[in-house]
Amino acid sequence: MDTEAVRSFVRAAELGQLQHAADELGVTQQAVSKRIAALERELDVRLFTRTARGVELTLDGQAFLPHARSVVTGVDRAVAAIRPGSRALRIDVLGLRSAQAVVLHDYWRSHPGTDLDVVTLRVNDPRAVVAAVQAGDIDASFRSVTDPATLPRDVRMIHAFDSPLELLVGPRHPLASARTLTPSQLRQHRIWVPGIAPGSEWADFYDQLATDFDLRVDAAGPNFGNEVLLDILADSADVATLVGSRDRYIWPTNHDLRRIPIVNPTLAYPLSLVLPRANPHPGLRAVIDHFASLAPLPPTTWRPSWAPPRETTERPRR
Amino acid sequence: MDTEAVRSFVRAAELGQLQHAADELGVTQQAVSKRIAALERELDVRLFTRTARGVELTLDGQAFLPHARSVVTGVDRAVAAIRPGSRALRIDVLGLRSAQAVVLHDYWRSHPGTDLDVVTLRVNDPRAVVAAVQAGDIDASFRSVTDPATLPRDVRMIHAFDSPLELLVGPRHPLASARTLTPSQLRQHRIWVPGIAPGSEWADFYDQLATDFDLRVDAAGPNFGNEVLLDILADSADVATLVGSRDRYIWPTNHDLRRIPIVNPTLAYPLSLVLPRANPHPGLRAVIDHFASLAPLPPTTWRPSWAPPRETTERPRR
DNA sequence: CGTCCGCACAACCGATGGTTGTGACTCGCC
DNA sequence: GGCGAGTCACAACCATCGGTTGTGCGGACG
Repeated sequence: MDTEAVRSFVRAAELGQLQHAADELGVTQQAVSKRIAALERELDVRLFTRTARGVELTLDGQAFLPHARSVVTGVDRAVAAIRPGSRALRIDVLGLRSAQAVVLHDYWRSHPGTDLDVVTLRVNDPRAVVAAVQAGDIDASFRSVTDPATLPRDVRMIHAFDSPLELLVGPRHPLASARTLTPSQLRQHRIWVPGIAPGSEWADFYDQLATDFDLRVDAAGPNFGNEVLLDILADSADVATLVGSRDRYIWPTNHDLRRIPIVNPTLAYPLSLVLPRANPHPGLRAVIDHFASLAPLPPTTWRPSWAPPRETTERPRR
Repeated sequence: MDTEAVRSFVRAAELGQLQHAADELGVTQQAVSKRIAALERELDVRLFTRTARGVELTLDGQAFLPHARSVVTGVDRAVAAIRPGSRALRIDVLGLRSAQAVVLHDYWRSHPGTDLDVVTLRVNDPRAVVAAVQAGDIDASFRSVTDPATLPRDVRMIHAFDSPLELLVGPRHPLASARTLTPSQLRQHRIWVPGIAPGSEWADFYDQLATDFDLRVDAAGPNFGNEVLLDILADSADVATLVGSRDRYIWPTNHDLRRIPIVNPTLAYPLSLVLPRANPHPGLRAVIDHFASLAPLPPTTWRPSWAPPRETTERPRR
């Protein structure tokens, strides 16, 4: 099916005349006629009844029209998503089920019509991420750069929002039935967070966490994928892991796992946003504002030493 | 843009190999390669990075993919909407802003994924509507047939739901500030309902209404369109009209018009559904069930004499 | 280092989709 | 009633497209 034919159909249906649609689309009336005829042949129905002063939708045509519109707008959105120059807002996240992506999805649902694309850079090197922001391949990234001194002058990093941690355990774990937990209650339990690259910001985060609260955080070992991790958690009576409260790596139905909030103090992983200093994408402003509207964490919340300062000045005072 | 190319892109992205996508789509690997290349040429971006063991999405490809999926599903839905034989549920309504269409829209929103098409037969003769139902052009129609004896044996008419009436007035009308009204309060006021064909069920409805409550209902005169009616109402200090509470012929912003519910008794127009007696469309059952779930009207509600009996037996007893 | 595997290019060819020119038809007006 | 002005459809023509088969290139892997 040719999307130009669909577009012609939509315009012809709206204008009631092939001629007018043809003028608008910059082709001859005959071309539109053939496009419609081709559509009708492909679909094996008549879409229009031809009259002496134009065309009128048949019942099939009426049924087809809204779907045709959705196809046309879908195509337009698709093109807008990648058109160099003025394209949709494109933000890099670590994974499509991460808290970052979940919050972006929330934003998108509360702002219908926003052309927002969430992508995942297939690189681990923070410098490559910065380069992608610099080059304009992406408009912003949630990857953190631990040493702000390494940032080029034309790229900046700001605090996005804090992601509070929860303990994720299987039903046989001794803490499985707790409603909330304090960090000190985790002391004697093994916490396994696989797939953390040594030297990364996450490794440092868990290092500080283990030191400050005297925890046994085992961040070594390869990551065999979430499925394997979840399987192990579900069966184990002594292994637990930490996840962001907004992460959606698991479904409620899987494995009978429990999420237990951690409080007094809340433990938060500070998520940052890397974006170009000059001419950021115009849609980015609203996304950052959306972060500010998320439920704030308690003032006692623990954060790692390198947590960027949160912006308190720009909060709207309604 | 060729939708088959888009489909190929989606499958190739999902499978990671052009070869597999080609096998699935029943074409050669080269054809898929050319389709993708054509897409890339048309969009002027690279969608895939070619590797030795397949293809991998570029950032642009990642951004494009969800939109491409939506185009493909849109095309599939469009085709399903009109495929002869097993096509989407198609229901005829009087107007796309009528209570009928509004309720169908509600149903559709609460049942995502339903292939439901709302169309408007361009005829006034009820016999033509019945013929369309008989022929299978539409699966059901909200048009009423006043004399059930004229219905062919293989078509039946059932009660759909009752549409309670509201008074629609401009700001200068003496009743404009009432929160609710009883029919007796309307007695001295002129009620104008233009565009009612003599002899139609609507004419009879307003006749009975005027008789039973001693009202001045002026159903004569041509209908110059809703815009004209609304303009007149907005300016007039003595003309009002009646609308269904679910009708959406007006926006809240237009003209500063007020909708005033009528109670003690509530006045209801009974909407019926004409459908084939044998083998109705399978999706119709759920729609009819949805009608039953609408908020019921008070038992004192007034209805015209020909109101079909409401089904009370089939209500689920949960 | 050779083999395998996957994608791209070339050559070919029928189908497609655009154009211009023309015909059939309806409506409205003289 | 006939004629003009409007519509859409059909015919002829032609460039391009989109499919095929055959082949080449290059990375991954044993």
